Amino acid sequence: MKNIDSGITTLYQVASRAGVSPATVSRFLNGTAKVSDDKRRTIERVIDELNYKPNRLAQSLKMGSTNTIGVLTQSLESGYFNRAMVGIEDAVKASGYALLIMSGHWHADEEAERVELLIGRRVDGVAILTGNMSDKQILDFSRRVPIVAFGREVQGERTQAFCLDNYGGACEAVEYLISQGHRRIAHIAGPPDHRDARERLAGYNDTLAKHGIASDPRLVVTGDFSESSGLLALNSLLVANVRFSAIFAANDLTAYGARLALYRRNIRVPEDISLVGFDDLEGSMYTTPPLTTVRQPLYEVGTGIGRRMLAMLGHQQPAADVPGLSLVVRESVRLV
Amino acid sequence: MKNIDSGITTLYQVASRAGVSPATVSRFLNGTAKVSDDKRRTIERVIDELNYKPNRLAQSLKMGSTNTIGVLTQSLESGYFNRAMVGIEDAVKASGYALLIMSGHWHADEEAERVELLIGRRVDGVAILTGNMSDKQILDFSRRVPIVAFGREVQGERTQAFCLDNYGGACEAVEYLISQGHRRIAHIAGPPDHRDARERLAGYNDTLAKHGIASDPRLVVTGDFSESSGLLALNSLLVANVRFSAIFAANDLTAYGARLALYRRNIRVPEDISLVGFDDLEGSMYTTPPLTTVRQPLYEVGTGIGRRMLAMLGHQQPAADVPGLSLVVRESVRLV
DNA sequence: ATCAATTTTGAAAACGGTTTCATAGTAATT
DNA sequence: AATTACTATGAAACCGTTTTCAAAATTGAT
Repeated sequence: MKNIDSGITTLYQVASRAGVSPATVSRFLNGTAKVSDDKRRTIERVIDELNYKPNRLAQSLKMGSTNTIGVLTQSLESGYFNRAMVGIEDAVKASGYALLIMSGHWHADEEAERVELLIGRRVDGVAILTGNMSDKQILDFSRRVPIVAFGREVQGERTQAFCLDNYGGACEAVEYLISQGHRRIAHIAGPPDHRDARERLAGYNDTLAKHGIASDPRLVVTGDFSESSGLLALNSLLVANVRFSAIFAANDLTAYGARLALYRRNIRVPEDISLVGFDDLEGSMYTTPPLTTVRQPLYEVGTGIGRRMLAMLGHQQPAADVPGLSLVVRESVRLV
Repeated sequence: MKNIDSGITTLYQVASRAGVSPATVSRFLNGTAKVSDDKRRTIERVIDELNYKPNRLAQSLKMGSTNTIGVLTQSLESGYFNRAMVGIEDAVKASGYALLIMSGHWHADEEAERVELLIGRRVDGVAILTGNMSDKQILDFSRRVPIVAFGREVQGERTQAFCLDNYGGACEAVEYLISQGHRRIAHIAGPPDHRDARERLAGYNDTLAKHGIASDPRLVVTGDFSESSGLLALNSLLVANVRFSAIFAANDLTAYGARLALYRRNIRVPEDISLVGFDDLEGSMYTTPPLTTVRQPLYEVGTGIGRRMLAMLGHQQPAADVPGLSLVVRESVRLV
């Protein structure tokens, strides 16, 4: 005998109480076939009485799809990634997908392990937000599950990826600084093993060169994208006693740290030193002064990821174009 | 015929290739019974060859538990909630649980809908981070799934909840301000329908009263916990032309907004006006000046939630005590 | 050797749904 | 009225595991 009373109502219980077969109830629920009016009514009533809710697990097992998209982020706490996350969620919610989120903490092994877990839970697709896994690993995974990755360049049969133009964004930032009359521009770089960081550094260097400004190696000091590293970096810059009138920070967090270092020494922004960041985090509108920075359209990145994923999963989808980076001018840069 | 080739390897395939029954393979995998050495070896080999990974869905269906904890947060973007989230994750990860996160956006109906979805996906438990659902709704849900809630007071057979002492925290903040010589203290309150906001307001009022400071209704203006509302609130305070030397903001975000409003008018912090916040978000250490604020031990709240949940799910767990609120003194308050 | 006690193993049922396939019932056609 | 063409329904198989139950194999004791 199947499915006697077990606390939670099952389709069988509904069926037997309504005096029909499970098949009929299933058909009614999914609209896969017409069921006669009287039966339909009793079924509806019984479902209501018993407060029946289908077991998604059983459905998934049978149908071979969980209506879940796995997301590999790097940190649950990152305002950067989480903005993209809500984009993803908004994009896929209407299609009934839920997100299973795991974080890899920028560690290739951990990332692979998490993706393995996601696949073990039979997610229908995996969204990867940057990270340190190798392209090969991603391609390997993509034989088991469709993947869309952001901040990566890998392409494959079941792998889509796209990046934003970090190089161009950095160029734009430095261009702007130069247009405001700055010539001695420091750069607090991100971790050298980070693709985006390298591109931003390259943009910085090339733009200086383009304007015939000799690059001074003492002006670039490398951080790790964190506030504290920005603070440290700026301190070392300051004690080195090398002149500069502006700072281009590899990201907003670093800029915040730099800002504090300046505050500590009573150096005003932008009157004494100009500052531009990268990312345009939520908070950057409310720093003092509000931070001029390169905006990453993270929400749109998220919806872009979501839409590409839906398309891969066979849903009709409008094209998923993601806008580019753009400088948002606020008040942390001064015209010299 | 069952489970012929379908891309992903199943237990049956392993079994038949190893020349044993599925039962034996299962027993080997779970260690539920001894299997002879030679069979064990072939099974191991075949599993390796076929790169077999058990289907968690099937396991869950059979075992009646998904090893997943549903989390109802209010916003995927909130630094506040997400700090707790990593606490939860850290606490339950070792026991093999994953988190299924959904957000309710402070809307009771949406929250209920999300919890319904979580239950539909048969999560083993649901963690609720504050929100606007009624206690009754929570208790109703708890008949279907164990619940632990933060920022709520509901208790029940399968419902645990705990709060932090927002009232006490607010008292401490205002006490401190008074101890520094401030008498005219403004308060930017949170939304009146928000429990925490009300408690903080009460703490503010009572502490003033306790020190014989007449409360001036013009000094409290209500916001909604957002930066922009802090900015607005302070502007209205400023145009009202009422004197005050310090501001107690209902949360850090509001304080950031207030800070910017002051900056706009060239009012210095803390020289001209002192400012204290509530929450101690990540960023508060890097505002200018670094913000004096009431620290919420959100990470520990998260581990507390996680541990309580594990305990409810029958895991041996160390006691899950969560530390209280504490004032962290930084540089945004001046001794007058 | 024989028999009892113990291990190791496999067949089959179950978890809660969906779907194929066959059948009973109805409606349409001649 | 008899034959044909649909429609609505149910029985049973299946998704990929775990587990019960009983049989088979092994071990130990006599």
